[in-house]
Amino acid sequence: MATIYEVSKLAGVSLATVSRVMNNNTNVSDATRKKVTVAMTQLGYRPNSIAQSLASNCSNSVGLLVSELQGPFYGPMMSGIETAFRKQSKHVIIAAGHSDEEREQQAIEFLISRNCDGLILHVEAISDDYLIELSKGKTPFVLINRYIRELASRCIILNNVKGGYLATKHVLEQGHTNIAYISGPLWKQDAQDRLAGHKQALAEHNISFNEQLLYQGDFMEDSGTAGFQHLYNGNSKFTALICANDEMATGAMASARESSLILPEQLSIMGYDNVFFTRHVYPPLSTVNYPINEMGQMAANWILSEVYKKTTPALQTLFEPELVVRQSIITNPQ
Amino acid sequence: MATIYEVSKLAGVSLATVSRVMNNNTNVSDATRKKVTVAMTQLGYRPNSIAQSLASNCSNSVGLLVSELQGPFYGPMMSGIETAFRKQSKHVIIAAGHSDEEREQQAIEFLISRNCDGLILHVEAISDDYLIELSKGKTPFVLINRYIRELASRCIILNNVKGGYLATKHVLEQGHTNIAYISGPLWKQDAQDRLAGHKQALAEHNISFNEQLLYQGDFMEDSGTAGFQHLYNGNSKFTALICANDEMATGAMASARESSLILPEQLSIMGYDNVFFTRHVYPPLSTVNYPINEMGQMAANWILSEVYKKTTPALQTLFEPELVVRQSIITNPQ
DNA sequence: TTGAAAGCGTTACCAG
DNA sequence: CTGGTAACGCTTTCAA
Repeated sequence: MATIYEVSKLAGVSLATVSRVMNNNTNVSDATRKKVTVAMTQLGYRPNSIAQSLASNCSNSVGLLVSELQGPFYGPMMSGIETAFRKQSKHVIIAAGHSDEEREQQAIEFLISRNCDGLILHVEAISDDYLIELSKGKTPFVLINRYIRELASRCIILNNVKGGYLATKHVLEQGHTNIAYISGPLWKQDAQDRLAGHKQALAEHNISFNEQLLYQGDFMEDSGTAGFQHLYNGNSKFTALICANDEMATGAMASARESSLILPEQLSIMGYDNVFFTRHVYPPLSTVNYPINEMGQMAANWILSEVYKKTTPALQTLFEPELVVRQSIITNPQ
Repeated sequence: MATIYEVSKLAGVSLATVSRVMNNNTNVSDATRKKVTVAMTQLGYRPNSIAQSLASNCSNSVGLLVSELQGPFYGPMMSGIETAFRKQSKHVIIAAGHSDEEREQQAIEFLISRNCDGLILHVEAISDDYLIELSKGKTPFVLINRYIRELASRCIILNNVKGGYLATKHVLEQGHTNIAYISGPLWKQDAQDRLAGHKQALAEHNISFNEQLLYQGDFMEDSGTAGFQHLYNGNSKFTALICANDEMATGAMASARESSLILPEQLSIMGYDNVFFTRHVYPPLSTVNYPINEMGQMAANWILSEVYKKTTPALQTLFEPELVVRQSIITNPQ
């Protein structure tokens, strides 16, 4: 592999000059620039990015921490991020935190030890305090789907209260009055917010919230099936079930079907996230769109702007959910 | 950030010695090793991985190129790979090739320019010749789901002929004799192989292959719906439809339902890949399992073994598919 | 506009 | 077992 030294020799200029043309430094005469580029192509020169990093103290790499590499939610997010960065020749190093505090912490340290210039974090288990502490360190980061007041400007979030509200409002408008709800784990802000939106819509329609119709899940499919069973065997009847995400809705659907319910005729079900497979389940699931791909891109832009000082489209921190109506909700026959 | 130099000063030893204890070089007395480790923790020393890379000519990073970051197929693959590497403190840089020749090539060059020690490639559009040429370069790589004779030992593949055979055999055993088939793009080896397996099973049951019942898709959902329409409007009737992957099967199901067919009663459908959402579609899709997570891990092991000279479980290059029976196939009433 | 030279933080070779 | 020192390939002052 040719080095900058060989290029400089062939071109008959100094190392510094070669470096200058590489970095598009304007202070190079056209003549010498030409000599250098010719020498570069002649030697098939490729800069060694490791050496560049060491000398410039900039690794051009950004760390991306997600809960799972698999799963329908993270795919579009990673995709938005990778696309945005590759255009700028930054590379992304990925790690998975598996919603576990210790593993999330390890992953962050791993990424930092790899000299990432910035981090994009989708973390769930790690504490606010840890992140606030981390923000005092030298590696900048953005948070996706997590709001911490002290770090507000770097929190890219969805208006989950509104999303919860939209979902329930839609169900109410179809005439349902007995509505069950499977929430996410309520120590998580997003789960709380979605539930809050639910209650708000209920209140607006003068329907009192029935604790009996609430089940706390964990955003995973199995808790959807467990939740349905629990609610179905309870004392309060319901004609519609709202789940705080699509995975749980899927689990609930499977479970409902096992209990011989006909969907959607005997039970309307609503999801949240608009994960790609929701149009494939049967009946196609009505849900709330979470523009995670765009939010991923925004996170990338944040890094591009704050860390690399690139000009990007205006940064936006709060995103709005949208109702997606498909066929899993029917109007209540009363 | 403390450097190795400060550690050496505090410990009262030379740089070389500090380096030795970091790299677990045995030639260090317990006493000095102790002094050094104490100094390290005292300073909160963290080695600079960039400098290590430059000096050792090893970046400890491996490049991973997939077609899409999203989509149900690649998630489990990436997951298997990331897990295997992080255990060994190697990091993975991801890139997406989008099944496009130029973008795949760019991605490979990008990864190489990032000094990856090795590459894991899931490429579709790039030519055999390019890869053979690439194999002469200095960056080692493994291929997933692609077989090139000249590169056989680094091709991690599924026995697709057998998978195709298994799928069709199952359908035949349920008494179907008029079986339609939506293939992948036939310039791809895996699509060819799956179809070959299909034909083989047919032959074994003395059923002649009917060209009228074949539609060439492109492995994407829409071609499943297009394929179903085409076949359904054709002259040959069929009671079962086999698709060369799950996405197309899903598209076909939706389309069949739009044509008012009742599934699975009026049409049995079979998929391929056993992508995670297949159990969520309705009726739950019978399919063929593609152990992509394990194959990803194996690719990681290949790199670990060949590039980093680690000892790993025995390398395996050919994986076997398995039939997954769910409820989308019924026995043919005849 | 250009060149010389001092880093960047390690590793690895060669002596001792 | 330990220390000295030359790389590794580039960026970035500082002078000219």
